Amino acid sequence: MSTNAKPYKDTLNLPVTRFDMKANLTVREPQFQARWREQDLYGAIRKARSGRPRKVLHDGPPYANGEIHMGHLLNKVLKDFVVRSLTMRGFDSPYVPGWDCHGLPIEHKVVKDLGSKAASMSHTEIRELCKKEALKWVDLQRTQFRRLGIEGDWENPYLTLDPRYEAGIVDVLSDLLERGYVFRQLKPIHWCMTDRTALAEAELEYKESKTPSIFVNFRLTSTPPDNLKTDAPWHVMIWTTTPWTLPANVAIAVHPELDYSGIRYVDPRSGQEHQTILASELVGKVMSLQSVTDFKEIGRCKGRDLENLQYEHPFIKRRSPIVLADYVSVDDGTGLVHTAPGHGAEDYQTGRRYQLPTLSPVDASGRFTSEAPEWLLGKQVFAANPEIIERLKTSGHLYHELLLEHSYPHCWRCKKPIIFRATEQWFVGVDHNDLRGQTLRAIEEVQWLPAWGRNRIEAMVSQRPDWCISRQRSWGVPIPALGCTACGMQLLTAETARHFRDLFRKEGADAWYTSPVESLVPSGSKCPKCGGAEFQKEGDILDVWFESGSSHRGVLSQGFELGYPAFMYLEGSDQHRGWFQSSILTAVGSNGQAPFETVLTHGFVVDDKGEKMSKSVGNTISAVKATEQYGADILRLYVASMDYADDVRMSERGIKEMSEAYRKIRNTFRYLLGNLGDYAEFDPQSVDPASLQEIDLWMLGQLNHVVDDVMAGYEKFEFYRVHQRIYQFCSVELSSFYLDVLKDRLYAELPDGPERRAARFVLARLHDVFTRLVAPIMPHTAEESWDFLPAGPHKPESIHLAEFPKSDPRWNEPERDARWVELMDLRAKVLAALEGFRKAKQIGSAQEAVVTITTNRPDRWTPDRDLLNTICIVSDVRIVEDPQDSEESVAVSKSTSPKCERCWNYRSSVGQSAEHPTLCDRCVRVIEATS
RNA sequence: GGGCGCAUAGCUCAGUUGGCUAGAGCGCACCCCUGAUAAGGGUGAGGUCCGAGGUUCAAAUCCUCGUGCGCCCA
Repeated sequence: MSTNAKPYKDTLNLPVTRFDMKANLTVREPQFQARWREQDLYGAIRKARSGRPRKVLHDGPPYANGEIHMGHLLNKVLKDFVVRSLTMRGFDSPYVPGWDCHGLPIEHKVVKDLGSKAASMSHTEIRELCKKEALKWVDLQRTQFRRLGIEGDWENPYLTLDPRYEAGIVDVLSDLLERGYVFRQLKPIHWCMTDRTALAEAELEYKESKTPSIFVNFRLTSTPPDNLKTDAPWHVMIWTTTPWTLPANVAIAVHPELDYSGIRYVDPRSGQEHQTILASELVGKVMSLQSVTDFKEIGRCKGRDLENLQYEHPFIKRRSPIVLADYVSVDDGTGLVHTAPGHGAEDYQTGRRYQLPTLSPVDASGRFTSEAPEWLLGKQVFAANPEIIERLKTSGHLYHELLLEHSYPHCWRCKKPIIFRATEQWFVGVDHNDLRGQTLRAIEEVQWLPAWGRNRIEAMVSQRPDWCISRQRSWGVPIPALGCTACGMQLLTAETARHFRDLFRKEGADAWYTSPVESLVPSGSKCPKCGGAEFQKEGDILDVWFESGSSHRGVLSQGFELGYPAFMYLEGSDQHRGWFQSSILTAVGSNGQAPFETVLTHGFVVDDKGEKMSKSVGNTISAVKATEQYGADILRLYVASMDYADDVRMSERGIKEMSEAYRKIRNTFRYLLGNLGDYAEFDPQSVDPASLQEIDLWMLGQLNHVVDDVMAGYEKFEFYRVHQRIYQFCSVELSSFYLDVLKDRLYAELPDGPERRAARFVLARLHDVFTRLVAPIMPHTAEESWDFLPAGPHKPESIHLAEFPKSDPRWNEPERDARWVELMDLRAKVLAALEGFRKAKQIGSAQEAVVTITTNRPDRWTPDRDLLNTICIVSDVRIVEDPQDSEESVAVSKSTSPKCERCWNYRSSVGQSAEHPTLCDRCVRVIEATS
């Protein structure tokens, strides 16, 4: 307990820095963000990269509704990693965020809030409210995205409700019209007879409802398969819960792989014999409905054997075919499905495949039109059910009837049951001019990451039906079609569409609703069919997928002029069906080329068990709250830590673990800065590289490997590799090895002596390199660290204007690295031996120990004796030769030398100085040089 | 029900073209230090490579069939 112990401590160079250990991200991050805004960092980056090769990540517009959630966070953070890393690689990589502002959810919300008032309001008034609603969410989401540190042109985003963008949409439509892809065709849609309006899927409420359920025999007019040949006529038995759709029957569907039986049975009511065909599995069940006991199977066939057989409609003079469909099941009914393409979605698909007519003899109020048999004319469809059933009974076609309770869609507004009714819709024809084939070829040219994305979208494009692009709603871009008041013909051509494109660009799409029709019609317009010159505005709007799918026009090639095609689209894997597909279809259709070079997809955010997050399950994590609580850099690091190609697991625990990782990285920065004294009075440029010690050179060599690996990770967009490499290097090579070993030199040597200057040279390089490498992932922390670098001509104002480091070939030395692998192996043995000695309570710190290495190759180790001493942080290392030992063995003993009061090493030189009797010779030398 | 994916320590990830006893970091346990201190260091324990078959001298890796989970359809 000498009294001068304290003063010696004061002679050490202990770390000092203003870089806090406590991150305090929730306070600091908004400060950095405010600063970046103030200095217009985004604009500065654009300026700094202008003229460089351009790589544009084109933002897929999120829907402007609700707070951002973890899915948004994942997507936007990944995009930010891409954009920032491209920028730091030297590319000009502008990022213009966008929002999808039109569509049903917003319109639905507005109309719901209005309640009964909605009915009396005009399109324009409702659209105005929708716009307000959308912009409200755009503002909120923008704030939330910016809080995550996403860099981009937030002051000037693209909005699908922007007149310029709307014009872009109509421009794409014009091109498609010009090339003949757009046509009109009947398609069944959900229809409310009471409100006389179309309904979207989201506007349906499913309720239990009682409907008649009937089994009907249709007479075959074709010859049945060979094993069913008999003299008597054959029937096929169908089942339906919507008798009123029978007038529109144009086919009967069977499953190709199912077994069907030809049955001869005696109807107990009439005593008559019948022959009919139904699914083999259902024969018993169906026969028991009428308590038929006298029946016999004549023969069997597969569904596919029945294809194209003709049958006769029970009450209309019409023959129709049997067709194949995969959705046919034996869950109920007869295994033969009455098919009316005008009255059902599946029926419609089947109808398209077989080119069947789409009949829909029902008007807007649900009454049969003159296309139906005369006895049904003017009757409301549900009211007509009993009459149709009676008719079938009388004619002998009806096998059985019962009432069935099942789930049936109802109108969300009037609560009445809805119907499927075919109406004229606008389509983009996928097979016109081989758009499908063209698109598939364009898909080949695109790089899909991960590679299976190609299979996925190829399968979807090769199977998709024609694209119905019209919607009967208010909140969207109107399809600028004019209806001839004389003949009903719709006028919509490339020329008229371009007229409206220009109008929308000037006045916005609202012009369609606000201007009287006379001022809208291009002068000289004539109906191509009847020559009429009087028109009315049609009311349909475009599918929102068409809108967002046109962003390559409104954002890339026009509007923002980012360049076409984009370098990358990056969205969740659900967008193979959604935006990727709508984008490539509209692009190939309008200009023959894919709008993207690379498509990167990520998985979905799931909980810690790998199950999807849902509010009802209660396993969600709020992205907004998590950011408020932990800070953006921690969540960003979390995103970086996982392979996004698969689903991404997120949990509260995971975020906490990531906070630990963050602190490790942060502390590494802090320690580097601490020993650099925040660069006060130290300029790494002034250090002579010849003064570097071996371990310093080795460290710089290791750092080169890190730079190379991290850059490879960024170039392949594999950010988890970036994270793993940086984090593990911080923990292993740096914190637990190099920085630990360096302590003696940093603390005890002369403040500005060559030993310490050499070490600080390496620390400065580490600081500079690491700050740059982590900048795309932790932009706030990187900026905070960057601020400590002294200003100079080569230091940009912000790390985000800087470029990535390059590995420095001066420090590469493969033979040295190989030798170091051996050294580190031996060190591991020493540490294990020390731990044994420590557990035996012989020593505390390693400095108390002397290590004896017994080896049969002293020539190998003797020259590295001092180095081993240093890297093991012991007091002494002795090398002893033993030719018998094939492997090095390590023995540990307690040092017999006294402890230096200043540097805590155990040295025989302690006590040699009369003036400083408690110090080792090195510390005496340092003290004397500084006093 | 169909299409496309994924599955290796508690967590996040490595594991060329099949080839020693399946690795790393974190976490955990125990220990040390108290001059990075709401820090730092050390040692150690953790695996039915989702399951079952198959191919092969040899399978985490290739094939088949399952199971679980996700996305997209129906």
